Amino acid sequence: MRINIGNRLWLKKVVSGMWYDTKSSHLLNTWRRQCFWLVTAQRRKGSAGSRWQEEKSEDGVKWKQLEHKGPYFAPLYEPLPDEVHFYYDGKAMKLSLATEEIATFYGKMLDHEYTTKEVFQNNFFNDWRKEMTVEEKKIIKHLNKCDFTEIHKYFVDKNEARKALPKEEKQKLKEEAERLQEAFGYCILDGHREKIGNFKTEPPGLFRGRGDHPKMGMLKKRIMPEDVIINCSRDSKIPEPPPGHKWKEVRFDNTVTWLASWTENIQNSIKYIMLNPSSKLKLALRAGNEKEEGETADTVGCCSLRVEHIQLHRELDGQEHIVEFDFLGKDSIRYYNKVPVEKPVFKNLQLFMENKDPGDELFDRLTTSTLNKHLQDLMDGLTAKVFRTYNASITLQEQLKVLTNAEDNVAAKILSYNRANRAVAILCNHQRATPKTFEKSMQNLQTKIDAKKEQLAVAKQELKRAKADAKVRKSVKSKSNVDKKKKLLAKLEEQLMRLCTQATDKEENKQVALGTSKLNYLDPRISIAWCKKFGVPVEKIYNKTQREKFAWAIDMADEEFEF
DNA sequence: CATCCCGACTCAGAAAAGTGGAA
DNA sequence: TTTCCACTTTTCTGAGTCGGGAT
Repeated sequence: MRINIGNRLWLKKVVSGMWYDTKSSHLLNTWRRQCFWLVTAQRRKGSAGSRWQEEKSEDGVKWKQLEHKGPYFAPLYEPLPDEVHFYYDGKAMKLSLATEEIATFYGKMLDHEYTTKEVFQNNFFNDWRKEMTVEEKKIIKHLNKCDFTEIHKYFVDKNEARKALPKEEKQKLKEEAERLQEAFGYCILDGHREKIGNFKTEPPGLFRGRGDHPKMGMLKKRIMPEDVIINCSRDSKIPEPPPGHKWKEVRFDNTVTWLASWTENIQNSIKYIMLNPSSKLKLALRAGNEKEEGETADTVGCCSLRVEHIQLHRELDGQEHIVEFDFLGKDSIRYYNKVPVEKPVFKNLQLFMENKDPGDELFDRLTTSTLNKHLQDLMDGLTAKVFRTYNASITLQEQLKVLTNAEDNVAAKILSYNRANRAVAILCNHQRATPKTFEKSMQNLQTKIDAKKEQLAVAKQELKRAKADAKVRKSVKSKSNVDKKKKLLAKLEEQLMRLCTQATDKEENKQVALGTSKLNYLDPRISIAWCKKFGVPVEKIYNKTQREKFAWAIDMADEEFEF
């Protein structure tokens, strides 16, 4: 589990002094009050300005009509051509179809780091052997005697061949994909045609857990129609299973939003076919009713944090009461931070750590449900997650206020925006690996900057000369020449400035992922209001997908919007 | 009650696919 | 021009949250 509450301490570093005093608790409350969040935002057609309006959703009913074609199934396995061999112990060996298919899963991944990991290898080999014929099982006993290199090469070549295809062929493939999208990628929801987010079943393969996942390499089985539950409305055209097959079940549950589901064999969890986030159903943000404002100052910490994850320093680098966090959060992203805390917090932490082993839970009396229950006592609808969202949005707004300079040009304003966004990403610990091409592209940019500087120097010289010339000759032509040179100089300066801004942005963004917070945490109305206020085109900060998802906000937010 | 387990849904970075600008 | 490649966008599916019901 990830630290939510812990993050609030972190905040102090990003925006000093703004976190959790009475003022911000008031803000939080106000926010919840004013946010009559659009439950099922609906566009009223034909009305002036086409506004988004709230629609009551009684007792969890999500739709009245739902019609679709069911999932599109992954293509069947195509056997390897005869000249591609698998070798065991140096000898070519023809595998049964099922065994071969699984062998290709491994072969395809040969150049991936996964296949060097022991856990991955063992899990794969175990599961593979389960699918082998009796004869195969007798022969294939050790993974290190298996040679998948021809299989690997076959797929690498195939990939390259596909890339090298002539234009017309590629176009054909593209059209085919579009046909699929048309046929299976949409559904009818309450009379509207809506895009489906994932209309294909997940193809079989080897499970790729993140971090040190104990199940990495296990066989992810092929999903069959017999595994799939269909959900649609009773009176709709019920999707046809592929010929010769049956659905596991067809149900008509309008209290859920999924169109189809199946249980995946690795973790035994349920997978869903659901709508694209741009669809109206997904716009539903938490419906928030106001309540008393409360105090949560003492509830610091994440429920499953263990003693070994923190270190207490009475004093460190001239600061008092430092908590050093070091643990892996969601997606095995490391969270490392040194946070100054108030003395009572520090004392309590000491208390919680007394007489415990490193592996013991730090907050052994705390679970997510008791924490959330407690939070709900303080304010209706308040959960740890709400903190995260609230934190992110209020930080963005605050940072935008601090960083934006109305006199700046658009490029500089965007840098300010990105910096504010960055503060949020850091707050939420949205990290990324430094891109592989980072150094190189940084260098490229630097080269460009240097070139531009040179051009600028030349332009300055020329302007000087032109001025001198104009002084002597005083002709109309020489005067217009001066103007021309001036314009050029200004243009170059502008360009240089933009490049430098870009470089700064890039450098600062080296290890920070902005997308997640932008898409999932930040109230888009803040960004849109900012754009309107400072004359920055919305497209500069939101790409197409994002604009689709936030269509409702673009429609309603004005520059006065305050979170 | 508390605790566990599961269903539904959001969030997340990697990888694939697409794009546009420089060589 | 066309090709190439770096960068952007989309897709994919694993990893969380949270509430509710069974134990």
